[in-house]
Amino acid sequence: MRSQKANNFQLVIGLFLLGSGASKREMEVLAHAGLSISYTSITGHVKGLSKEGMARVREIVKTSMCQIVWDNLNIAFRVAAERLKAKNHFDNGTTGTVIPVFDPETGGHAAHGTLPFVMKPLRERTLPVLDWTAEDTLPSPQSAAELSSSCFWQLKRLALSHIPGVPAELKKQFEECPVVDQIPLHKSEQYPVPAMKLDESTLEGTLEVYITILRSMGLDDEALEAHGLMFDDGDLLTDSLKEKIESARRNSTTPIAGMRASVRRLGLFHGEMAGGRLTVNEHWGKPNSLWAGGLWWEHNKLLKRKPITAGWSGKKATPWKPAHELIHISLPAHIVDGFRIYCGQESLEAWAKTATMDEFDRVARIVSDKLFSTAAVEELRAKEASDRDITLENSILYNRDALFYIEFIHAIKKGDIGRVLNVLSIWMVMMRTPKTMPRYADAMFETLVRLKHFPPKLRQLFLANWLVNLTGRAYGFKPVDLLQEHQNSGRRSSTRQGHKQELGMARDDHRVHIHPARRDANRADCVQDSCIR
DNA sequence: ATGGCAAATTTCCCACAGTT
DNA sequence: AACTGTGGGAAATTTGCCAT
Repeated sequence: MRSQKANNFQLVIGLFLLGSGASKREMEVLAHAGLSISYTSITGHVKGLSKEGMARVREIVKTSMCQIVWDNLNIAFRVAAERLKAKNHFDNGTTGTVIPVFDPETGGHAAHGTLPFVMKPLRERTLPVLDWTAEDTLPSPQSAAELSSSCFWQLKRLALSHIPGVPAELKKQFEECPVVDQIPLHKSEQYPVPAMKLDESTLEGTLEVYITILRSMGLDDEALEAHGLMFDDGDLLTDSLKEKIESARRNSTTPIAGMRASVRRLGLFHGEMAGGRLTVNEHWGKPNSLWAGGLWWEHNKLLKRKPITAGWSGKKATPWKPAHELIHISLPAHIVDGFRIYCGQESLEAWAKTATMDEFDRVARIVSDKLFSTAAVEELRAKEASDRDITLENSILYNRDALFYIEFIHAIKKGDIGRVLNVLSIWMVMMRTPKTMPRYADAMFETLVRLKHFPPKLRQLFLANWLVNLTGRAYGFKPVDLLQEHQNSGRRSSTRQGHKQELGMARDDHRVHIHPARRDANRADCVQDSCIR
């Protein structure tokens, strides 16, 4: 009844089992029941798929332009009873992804050789030379105007979706955010490269990773030169390591070893995290301070969340995820309250039920001017010291800054890279603050200045491929470096004992890690056994 | 009915952490 | 102290399909 050949269904189940960390014996039981193919076949298929994927990459890179991204992957292996040869340890490796470059002009892949090496100026000095003028140190008037109008739109968007009683009709009338530089909707392809047991966190490691990825793409020096420039995203550390290699090997004549093809690009997910930390740290406030910060640390307590340490003086970096959520919860509340104050009626809900779009716009403008603008703060600060309301000033500054963050996140999802740039250019100034931020300020400044001097085609492709869209749906864009992080979390969760081989990592010992879910399942097995007996 | 072939499955081993 | 279970991989065996 069961067929060894017509086993598509069983194959899918088998791949699912492997992906969700089922144990070998579980897979075998299901294989015997006819629900899955055997364990050996599953691993065989995975290898086959991986081979197929790499073969496809090698094909594509011959005709299309590709970009690469890689990220460090650490998996913790825990041992309950440590022995001489069995310790708790981390396995450090690096995973990477190849992505064909999207060309907005054609709507398809950018052709191989579109960006010849000559488009990237030769490195002539040890230190990077940036051709900048005073006007590069501030956002341009146009950029500032665009940012203001986007932020005003965000304010209205949040108000519409959070104020109780807003009629559905009014929500429908609300138009999309003004477009600055939208990446056309498209579906990005991605091809993972085999995991490397290499640590990318050193100069040597970065170079090794780079060379390994290019080799697995089937590129040698000649082929790379024919391919032309290649974007590679990374965090600040990776970026600075690549920059150092470019400097140290500036006289190298071989494209791969001299990193001639590399066009460094600061990963926007890392920019997002820096921006979130910037906002929360700056407005966190101090417990028992005379003046509360705009983002009261008490908000976190109010929400009954796990206490976090934030603020510039913290020993550890502010955890990004809770910070991100906190802004998304707290800012809409500030906005709703702003409308409550300025709607001119006793009940905000009653006002909202009858408000027209014009009326809504009118109040939004007042809220924005009074509670979300630098001008409002300056007006308050001009008062006599005794009349000043520092708490209100702090709240307004928080409102303004948090809106930048919301705008950044929204622009990324939308795929409007022009709006992303506008936030970057204001953050470039704002991040000139304590701790690790000045390095982000520098990186953003460098990126913006480099972009300005790129040849038009290089600039266009750089921007249009800074974000990817795996689903091809509206609001489905995400930063390239986030894609890589997501890949890693997938690998981490499907990692089991012995599975290090699949990550391409050396198998130095057996039996080191049990997936938490597995442990529970095993326990459940035991209970069942004793019941049968 | 048979052989050839490839795919799928089964069997076996490793060797020690983990459990009772 | 006795016993169990672990994933990968090689080798052996079985199964399924096709052509003759």
